Amino acid sequence: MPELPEVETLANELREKISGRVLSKIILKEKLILKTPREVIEKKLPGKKLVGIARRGKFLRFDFDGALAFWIHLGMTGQLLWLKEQDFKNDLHVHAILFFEDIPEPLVFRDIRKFGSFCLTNGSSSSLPEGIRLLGPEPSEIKNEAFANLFRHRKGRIKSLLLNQKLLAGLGNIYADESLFRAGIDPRRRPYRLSRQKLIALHRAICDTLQEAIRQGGSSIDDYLHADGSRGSFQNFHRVYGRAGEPCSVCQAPLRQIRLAARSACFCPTCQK
DNA sequence: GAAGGCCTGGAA
DNA sequence: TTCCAGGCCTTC
Repeated sequence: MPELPEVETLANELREKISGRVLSKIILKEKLILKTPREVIEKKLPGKKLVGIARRGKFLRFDFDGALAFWIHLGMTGQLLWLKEQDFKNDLHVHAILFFEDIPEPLVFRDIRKFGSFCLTNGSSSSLPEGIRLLGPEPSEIKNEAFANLFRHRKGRIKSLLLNQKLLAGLGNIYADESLFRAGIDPRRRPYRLSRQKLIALHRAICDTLQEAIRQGGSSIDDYLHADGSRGSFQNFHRVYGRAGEPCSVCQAPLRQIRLAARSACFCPTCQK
């Protein structure tokens, strides 16, 4: 499940390897989800120089010459891997192949569940699809006060709100659960009833968790891999996510799993109030 | 704001 | 055989 730290890791690695290279060829298979017509992408991208790679929320953005931005969302199971032809030619889950000049192996987009998508935009913000244009702020780029204000009057469950990309960009199930644990907040709490102090503590916890996860190269649970095929290691440091029934690392009480808005939520009933 | 749908592989 | 995982979107 690529969330902010996983996409950030990928962006950093890819930038180092292919920034400044020319995209020589792109193959888009039939089942790939495209938010821009296939012909447009095939006509505009080849021959363009990649001038940079960035992350916005859970989106990866390839910036090309001529103010073209190529957006990749990995969905749940999307992967970007450097692979040799013989290693993917019979792979049914490969949906796109990108070739760069002077790079021997192509960059392959693999996605088992097909929740990932591609999109090509020009420089204007009006060309952005809503899913990108309406993204909330990056957690590390807002101040405590602004963060608290985002949630202050909200009546929904804090966990569900943290997953809302329009409010705050980049968190998914893993990092929402982990951050709430660190902040000592029960995922079912309603933010308008939380103190300002508590909201600020949550902001701190989110920033710390994300930063540590990036340092560990993200979490590799089911599908996430770095572009060279190696695994992240933050899964070894999860304190609640995927650990229902295990003892809490702080108080030894068994961790609980509940469902919140059709999503699982793991937490410690003793430490999180 | 809640719930269901898309999708597939793996577990129950 | 059914259910669950969860990115995001649509519908109620």
